[in-house]
Amino acid sequence: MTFGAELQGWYLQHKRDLPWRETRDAYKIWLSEIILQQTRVEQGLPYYLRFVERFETVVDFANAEEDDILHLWQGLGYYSRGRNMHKAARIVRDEYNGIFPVDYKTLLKLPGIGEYTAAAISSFANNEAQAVLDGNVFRVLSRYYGIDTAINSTEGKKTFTAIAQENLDQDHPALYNQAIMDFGAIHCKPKQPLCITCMFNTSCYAVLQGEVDRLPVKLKGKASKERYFNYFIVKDEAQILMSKRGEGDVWQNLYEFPLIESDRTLTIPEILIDEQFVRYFGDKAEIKLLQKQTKHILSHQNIYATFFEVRLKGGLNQKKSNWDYVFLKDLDKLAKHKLIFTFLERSNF
DNA sequence: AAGTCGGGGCA
DNA sequence: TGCCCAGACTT
Repeated sequence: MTFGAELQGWYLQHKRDLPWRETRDAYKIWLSEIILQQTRVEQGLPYYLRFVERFETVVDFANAEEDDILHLWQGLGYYSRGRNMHKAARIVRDEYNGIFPVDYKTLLKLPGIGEYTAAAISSFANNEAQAVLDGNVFRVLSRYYGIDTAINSTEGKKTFTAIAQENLDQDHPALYNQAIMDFGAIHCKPKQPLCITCMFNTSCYAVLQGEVDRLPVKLKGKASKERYFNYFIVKDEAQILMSKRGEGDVWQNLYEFPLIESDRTLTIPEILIDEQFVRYFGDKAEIKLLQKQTKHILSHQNIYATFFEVRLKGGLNQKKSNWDYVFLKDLDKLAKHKLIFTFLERSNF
């Protein structure tokens, strides 16, 4: 049996039942694929169900506001996916007559759709012969063929793309793609892969050479940065001051409290004479610690966040353009990042 | 070619 | 802790 035939045989016996496998609607497949980028199936599944429930078609999706999309996306991370989906949906609505494209080349032009996602949608929705190459496929091919070129290097991507495409079952692209990904996720796992019961354990290079734990090879990235966020809760009657984050940093377009970033932990006396603090709140404001410093870990930065309540003496000294007073009862409607909504859950707002 | 963008699960 | 997850985009 060929490599692809073995995989498909395994898949028919072991495949997971997932809702986006029940449809050939390119819109729903697109939803699932974007949600699942760098995201485990168990984590993305509830989001997928909420999105298809809320937006039945890509035109419904396009007619929503970006804030609505980000609000539904809240907590899933990598929020540019949500922003790009909104742009892509409007392109499909306005330039493709609301018909979601299914061919690889057209899909690749849409924002948020790269080579993997274009291959996934075009094969699943239209059986186009494009091989997917995601983390699972990298791992399976790397181990089976014993390729130790780094999977996150330019050369590695080129090499693995070629091998993936050579192995694709041209007659059953959708089935083959699903099979190799599920095999990587369930059987040829990163840690403790099931080599003992694997149908490839007499042909897999990594098993034969005892290199399963060494493959695939990946280049290490840069070390994480340390950042210190001082958040300020400013209430006025039934309202609270909120700020929308801008471009060029994490959590773009999400809401949070007014923030002063520092390069180290600040004490309350230090904050009270901080230049930015005085500019925002004046030199007579008082502050009280609401939540002591907590560590929030992102892929490439560690954020140490502290929350303070501010008592203004006579209104805001300076109001930034991205600041707005929001009624507490409307706070749920804003799209917020994890640091903020966890704080809100813990406190009594 | 390297850096940036989240959040969670697991050993 | 470090690594990984149905990657894409920017610099």
